[in-house]
Amino acid sequence: MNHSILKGHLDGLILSVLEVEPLHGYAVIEALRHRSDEALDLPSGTIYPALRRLERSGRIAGEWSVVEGRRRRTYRLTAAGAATLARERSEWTAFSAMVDRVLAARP
Amino acid sequence: MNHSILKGHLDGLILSVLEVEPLHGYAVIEALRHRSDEALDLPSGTIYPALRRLERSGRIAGEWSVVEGRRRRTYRLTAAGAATLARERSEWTAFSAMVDRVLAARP
DNA sequence: TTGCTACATATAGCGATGCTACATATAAAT
DNA sequence: ATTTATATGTAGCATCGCTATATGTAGCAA
Repeated sequence: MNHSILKGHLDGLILSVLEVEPLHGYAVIEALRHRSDEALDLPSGTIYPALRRLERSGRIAGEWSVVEGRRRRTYRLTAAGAATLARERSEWTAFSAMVDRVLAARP
Repeated sequence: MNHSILKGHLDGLILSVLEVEPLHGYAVIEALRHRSDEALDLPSGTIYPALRRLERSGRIAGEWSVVEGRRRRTYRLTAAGAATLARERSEWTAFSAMVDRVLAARP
C-alpha cells in the first residue's frame, strides 16, 4: 500500500522550494502542499529527517530562531545545494522522459 | 552515489514490457535497455527478485522451458497485472506532473 | 584443451529512505 | 479546560534496488 513513489525524489523537491526563499520545516511542508495543488502532504517524520540529512551533507544550512514564542529552524540553500538541485533537475528530466517512453509502448 | 531514482517505479516498467509479449528475465533486461535507448541496464540482482515479487503477488505468471539447452522462466501479464499497470500509469502521470510543477518554480 | 563471451537464473546481505507512531512544547481560539 | 494550529524530533519498521557472488549451458577462438 505504501508505494512511496517519492523515494529518491524528495531531496530535489525540498531543495526546489528552498531555492525560492529560506523556510523552516513546517513551512516547507506547507510550500510543498501548495505547490503540488495539495497532492503532497508530508508527515513530520518524513520532512524533518530529510532536512537534517540535507543539512549534514551541506546542501542546506539551518539556523534557530524564535518567532511568536515558538522556536523554528530556518534553512537556506547553499552553493552545494544549488549545484545538487541543478543536477537533480536534469536527472529528473532524463528519468521522466525514459519512464514516459517505456510506459507509452502498447501491445 | 546510489541514487536509485528508480525505486517504486520498476514494477510499472516491467509490467509495461510484459504487456507487449511474454518474456523471460534476461529478455526483460534487454527489452528495457532497448526501450529506454540504452538508459536502463538493470543488473540481474535487480530484475530476478523483482520478477519473483511480481509473480508472488499475482501480477505475472511464470513458466519454465528449455531453449537451446538453457532453461528459462517466461512470464506473462495476468489480469491483475494489467489492472496494476493501468493504475501505475495513471499514478505516474499524476506524480510526474506534480514533480514537474514543483521543480519548475524558480526564485 | 583452455579460455572467453553471451545466455540464463539466483540469493545473501547492504544501504538508503519514506513513513508510522509517538513525544514534546507554545499560542490562540472556543 | 479543551481543542486546534504551529513547530520539531526520534525510534523503529518495511521496502527495494543494487553489489557481489555463485552456478550452469552453448559457441567460438587460440
